[in-house]
Amino acid sequence: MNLGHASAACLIQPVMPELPEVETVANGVNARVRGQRIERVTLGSKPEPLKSPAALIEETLTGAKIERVHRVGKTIVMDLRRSDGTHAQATVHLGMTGRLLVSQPDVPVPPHTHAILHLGDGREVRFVDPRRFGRIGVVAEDTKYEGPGAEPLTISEANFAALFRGRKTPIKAALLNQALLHGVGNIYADESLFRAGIRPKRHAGRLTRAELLKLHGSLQTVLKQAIHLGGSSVSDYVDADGVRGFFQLEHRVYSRTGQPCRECGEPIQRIVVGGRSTHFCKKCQK
DNA sequence: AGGTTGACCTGGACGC
DNA sequence: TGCGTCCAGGTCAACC
Repeated sequence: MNLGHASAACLIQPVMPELPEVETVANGVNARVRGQRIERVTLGSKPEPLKSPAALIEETLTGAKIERVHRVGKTIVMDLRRSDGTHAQATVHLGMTGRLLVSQPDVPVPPHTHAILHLGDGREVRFVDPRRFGRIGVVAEDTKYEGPGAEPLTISEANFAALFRGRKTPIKAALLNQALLHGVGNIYADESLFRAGIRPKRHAGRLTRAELLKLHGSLQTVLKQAIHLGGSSVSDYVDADGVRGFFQLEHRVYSRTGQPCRECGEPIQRIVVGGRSTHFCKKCQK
């Protein structure tokens, strides 16, 4: 594998950042920029994917010190300390194709770069997003970004089960609903349902207690496994021009339409649930 | 109000 | 070769 000539095409390779990928990115950026001061901010000229007014973003970030970078749901959060001593936060959502790169200034700026944070030591944090589904914003002074829903990695079994009580929507759609759980996307929804043996179209409110507990466990297991393995590739994706793939989860069902189930050999089915492609094994999932 | 659908956006895959 | 079409999906707005 040749890392020395990571091309722009490689950079744009679709990766679908969900919770584990976002956590990996946040940890990697944190390790590299924590403690740095943002000297200035460059935002692109076109209508950029901003969640807050450009002027507010510039004003909030300029001169601020990055105290910590972490993840909330699928959002990367930068804890900032401003020069006047107040606290603020920047939020970066990667959308579908977003990247947050820490680069030396002499590395060519990739296409579709929408924001650059110029750090005190000369390096740059670059927000790159070809498909423009990502968003960058700031959180009002002294309020903490908490995201829309519950944190899937730490939610208790009881609270998890309570999320779906009385819901008529398919369990797959409920898992994707960020107001309930934030951070679960299409891949991990399919993979956790497979591991729990539950069909994606089952009504969320009709799942048995035992099934919900199994789903709780399988979701946390698959997310933690992905984070664990993703962590090992941190050094690859933020380096200068380099963007290699994240850890590729060994998918059991996702994107395996027609291929034999790894458990029973039955061909994996593809259907559409909640407007999203959905993959499952009709023999292993009831 | 819960649930569902489609728009947004662009690169890549695929078919002819 | 090149063009057209479709697909991917997180989130939000609009609608039922």
